Amino acid sequence: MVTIADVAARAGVSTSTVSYALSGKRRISGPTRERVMRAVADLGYHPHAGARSLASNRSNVIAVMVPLRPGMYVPVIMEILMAMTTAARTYGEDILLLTGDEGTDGVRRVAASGLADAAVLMDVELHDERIPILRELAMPAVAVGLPAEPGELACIDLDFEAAGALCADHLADLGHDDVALIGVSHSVYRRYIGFAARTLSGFLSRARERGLRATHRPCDGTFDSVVATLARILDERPRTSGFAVQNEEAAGPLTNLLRHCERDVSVVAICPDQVALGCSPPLSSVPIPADEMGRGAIRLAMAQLSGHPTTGATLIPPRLVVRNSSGGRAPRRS
Amino acid sequence: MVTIADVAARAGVSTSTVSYALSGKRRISGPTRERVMRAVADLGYHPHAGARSLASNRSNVIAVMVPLRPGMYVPVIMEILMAMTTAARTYGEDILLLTGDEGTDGVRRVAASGLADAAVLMDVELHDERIPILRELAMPAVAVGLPAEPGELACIDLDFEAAGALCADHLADLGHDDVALIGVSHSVYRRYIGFAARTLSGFLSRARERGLRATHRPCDGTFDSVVATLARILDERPRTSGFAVQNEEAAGPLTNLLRHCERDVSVVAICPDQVALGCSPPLSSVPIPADEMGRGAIRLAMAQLSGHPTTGATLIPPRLVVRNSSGGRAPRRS
DNA sequence: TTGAAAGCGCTAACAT
DNA sequence: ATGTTAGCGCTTTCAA
Repeated sequence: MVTIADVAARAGVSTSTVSYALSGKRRISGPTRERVMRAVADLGYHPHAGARSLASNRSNVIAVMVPLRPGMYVPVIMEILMAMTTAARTYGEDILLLTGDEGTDGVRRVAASGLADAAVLMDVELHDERIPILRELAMPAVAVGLPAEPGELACIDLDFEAAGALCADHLADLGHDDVALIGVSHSVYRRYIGFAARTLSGFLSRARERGLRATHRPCDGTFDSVVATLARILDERPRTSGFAVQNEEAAGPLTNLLRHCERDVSVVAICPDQVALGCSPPLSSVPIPADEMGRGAIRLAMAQLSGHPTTGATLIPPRLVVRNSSGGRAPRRS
Repeated sequence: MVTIADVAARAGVSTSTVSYALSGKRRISGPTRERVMRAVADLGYHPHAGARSLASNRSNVIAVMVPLRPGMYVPVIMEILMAMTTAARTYGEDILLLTGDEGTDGVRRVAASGLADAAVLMDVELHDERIPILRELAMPAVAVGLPAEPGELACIDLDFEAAGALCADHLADLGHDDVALIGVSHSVYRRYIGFAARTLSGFLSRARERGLRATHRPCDGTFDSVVATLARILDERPRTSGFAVQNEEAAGPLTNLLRHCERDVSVVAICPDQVALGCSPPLSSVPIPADEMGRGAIRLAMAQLSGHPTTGATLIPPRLVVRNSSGGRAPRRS
């Protein structure tokens, strides 16, 4: 194994000079720096992670806990996770993966063992059991999603309330008087995951402000469930012509069902671009900014590690992308 | 921070006794062991990961590289990843996540820095550039998926060739004479990912053995693409009545299209249970054993770390689960 | 069955 | 601007 001593010997300097040249924590003269870097490259030196963490009390690892609760749309979780991993590397950090089934012990363990020096929690619930632990450990932490009472805890999420309002506005602008929000499954609403409720609240209040008649139905992802949900909405409110859908599984089937509809119908989805583009016609949508959420979470974590924390909720403003599914006479083929 | 010295002091023993009591590498008398464990619990001791890795040359971390290539079905990747993470914990190991964009350097880096002591590569291609690096680094490694020439490299995957054959057999048993395999997108076949080609080969040769007329079409996941693919098959071979589908995105749309079909049609899918069950009717299928693949990959890695390696390909035998989509007169509602 | 102590490779405080 | 060196907390060899 190549050690810092090998590098020092080859560069004709002391080990501390090598250390400082690499960390930049001390000014090193140009020529010396150069010789060190050459030696590093020639020998293919990589500092030993364990030794570094022991000496510096920093592991350069961020733990990410992914509980993967049922009803979540996995590709988005994965995209956020990958965005975090890539973003972390730009800070010289790596990502350690924790599952939900280790529970709160997982966070405790990586904190106490110095395996990680910050934690990111995904899929946080309104009253998440992991959050009190975080405060108790006093470890830098970031939540992806909003708990009921963020307090000092750094959180990041799409502003789903604004997203719901944006959808209501869009449908109102198109002239629809009766609108409906087709949401996620009942179990997700019940599990006290904030985003579904926030979207609903934003959608309903903006619809009311705009003078629309609005309704709402939860929906499983299955084809049969979409059929039933749609039938029920059209049965109860036959004049419904504007649809917002926040359910990745339901978007495709819903679009296909509405294509056979003779009336002027608009659909706007809150979903990843990939889903909106996979429908036929491509759906107008408020995209889930997975990349931005991942990068943002790491930025918030790094800020805490460098002593300049941003506390409380960071809400990403929603954007509306108009495609072919909305326009007063739609959906239809492009 | 609680150190091993604190534990030793409280238990009234030496630090080495604590170390041995915890690692089990030396026989410790019952009473002593007990006192140590009590002290550990009382103090909430967690060994410092960096110190341990420095002293023992083992990080207890397995690096998993997830390139996330386009066309892959993300939920399966995620399920394998989570299964690995859970399985790793049963060996006292953690999972470090690497993305594809760090390329081969990522593996080199974690190996050289002692950050991880084994690597798992997901989404391996037939001629994967990461594989030569592995041999050169002589680091324990496992591939999920089969490269063209496994050699000594430990690999694990579903036996897709057998899965394809199983589908052909099933359709033949049901009495279909003209069968078609609807596969993944053209780009995936071209990118030299083995599983698609292996399924195809298994399907076609078994179909031939059984005296069936068989055809094959790649397909994107989009609704429009499914429509076009199906139309083309039925145009070229109007008597086609048995369908195998290896494309998670296409299974739902395909099923819906075939429901309107008056003829006796059967569908069997190679896909995760979640997809098969989300269709209407639920599809007969050969499930992707994501959990088994994840657990198996970790088992193979641990075997190498403990000096009892299994080299070469480990192929998981496929199972056929018969549901409502196949039976000579299907698909129809249950 | 247990203890003492020498490192593992690095960082950072203290020197020069 | 650079060098010297004392640990960081643990594992493991050598002794008893």
